[in-house]
Amino acid sequence: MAQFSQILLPTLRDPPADAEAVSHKLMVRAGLIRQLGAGLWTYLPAGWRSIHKVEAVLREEMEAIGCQEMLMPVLQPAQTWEETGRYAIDELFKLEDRREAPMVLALSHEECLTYHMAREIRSYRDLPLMLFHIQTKERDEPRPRAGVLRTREFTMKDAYSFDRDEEGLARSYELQSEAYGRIFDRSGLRWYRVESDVGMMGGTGAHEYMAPCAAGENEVALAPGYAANVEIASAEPQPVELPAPLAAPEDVETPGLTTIDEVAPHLKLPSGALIKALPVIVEGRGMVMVLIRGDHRLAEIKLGNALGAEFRPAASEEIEAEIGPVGYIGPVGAKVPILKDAAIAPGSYVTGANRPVTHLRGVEPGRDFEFEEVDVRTVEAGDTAPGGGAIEIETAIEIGNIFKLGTRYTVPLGANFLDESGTERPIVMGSYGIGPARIVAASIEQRADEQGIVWPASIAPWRVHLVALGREGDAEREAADRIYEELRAELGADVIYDDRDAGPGEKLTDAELLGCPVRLLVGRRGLADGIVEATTRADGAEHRLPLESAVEGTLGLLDG
RNA sequence: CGGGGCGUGGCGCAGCCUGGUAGCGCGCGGCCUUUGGGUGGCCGAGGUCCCCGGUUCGAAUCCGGGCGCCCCGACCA
Repeated sequence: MAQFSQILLPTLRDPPADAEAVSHKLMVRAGLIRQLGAGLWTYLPAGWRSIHKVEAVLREEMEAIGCQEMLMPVLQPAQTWEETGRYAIDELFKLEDRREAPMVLALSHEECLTYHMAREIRSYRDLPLMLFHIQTKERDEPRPRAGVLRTREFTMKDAYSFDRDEEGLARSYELQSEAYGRIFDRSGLRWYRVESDVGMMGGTGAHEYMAPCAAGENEVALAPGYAANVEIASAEPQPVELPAPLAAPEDVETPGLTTIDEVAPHLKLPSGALIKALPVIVEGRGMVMVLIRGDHRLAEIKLGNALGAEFRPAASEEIEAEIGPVGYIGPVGAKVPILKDAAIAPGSYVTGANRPVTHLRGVEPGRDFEFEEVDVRTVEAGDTAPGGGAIEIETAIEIGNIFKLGTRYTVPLGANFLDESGTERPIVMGSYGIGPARIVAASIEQRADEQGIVWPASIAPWRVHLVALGREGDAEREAADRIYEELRAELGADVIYDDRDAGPGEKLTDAELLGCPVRLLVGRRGLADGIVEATTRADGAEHRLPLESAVEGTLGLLDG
């Protein structure tokens, strides 16, 4: 039953004052969700219907590639998490049961499933295998935000593949990747698959699926044939005009000028003609000086990957002790290893002199200091991508990701199999996640207009929104009652019927807010002509459907 | 974790500075009106003013502590 007068569908004229993101405002206004606490949201019936629609797509596409559904607990013993080293993660909720045994709330299910596979898989004959479930995840996020976009509890479709070797993993990964493309296409999203960092999941390779929209928390670098998270993107920099070379570095007095933005204008040079020196303390290695072109920003994840170790910015006292006065440091004469970003082309630059109030001009990498070259800067719009195209940067929501985990979990948890020769080997694993709530939110972010949500038919809470003008007992209501019954016979629960004794403005405004793909309007005017008026939400096109074939006409609009 | 903001009927807000009867709009209930874009009128219900403590004859208002929520940054499988 979906008669507006009978169901819980609390639409609001105004969004909550603290909502910023479009999807946050509209999901609350349209009566899809309500908040319980920071990062904790209740799905009301309409919102839950959309989530279910997404889940149906996920199930179909997973099953289509031979990935089997199962279910694992959220509450888990801490043991396996200690064994994989993930017990230390701050986002992991930790608790004790009544016997004071350490427990966790799962933020992902690698540990649990690998634990089982360690016991169930014995032979190469048991492989490959792909499994998934749709289950609640708990993550103590430092900062939940934007409604349903970043929450502390959410459901996730997480799939896992188990293979005997890297080639097998590559096949499973490709199957999942293709399924992901179909899932996001069916969900009506504009999306990109981008190269990404492996992050806390660990492993040997990863991609993220990104839906561009204003509320996104990620930035993706895009060019024809190229797509990467800016955290790890690489590109050719835009050239910078450098001053004429000098025979040797010369001192320049720069009293009180310690930043690129202060020094560059003073010397009438572009900031790219300066070199920024960033001293960092590398775990187990001590201080290293990273050099970045003055107009560039450090990409911390790229640096971490280049170093292969944890690092932190050096403190002022450490810099003063090992190199020179803060604000005036540079590579020339510095007694620490130097990593030079590849975007610093050969030429003549300005750097700090490692002496008070002094910079050096005419510094040439190689001639005036030794270095190791790395790629650790953040790419910028206009840079040249590997394929030759110009980079554009877009903000995006991460709607899914796929990881080549390799043996990251199977080795610590002892998930092995015997190959044909009787040799015991670790299973090679992949994991593949999608957040249904983010698909819903991203769809709203990308498609909504001034009036409200614009659902694709695949994930709309209802595909048809039938509006009867007039009130109980009126002719239009009786006609609409009949159409509603016929539609239910065809579409089942996929039609909502606004049978309220409310004014036309209220009903039509709510229909636009809720954004179902097809709106049928039964009013006195249309009835006089023997028609109902159908409007498709996405393009606003109106169709006059003869009363006697209104249902057939509606089905036609849904197919088209 | 750093910075900023906010907590007053269901929602959005005013009142606080300068202490004394808690107010407005929307929504909600009843009656009437209206039914092709949130109609109009009359009547009415509904509030521990986030919590604890202090000052005071008296605290939504002043002081102290705490909690919660939002935004920016850091962080983010």
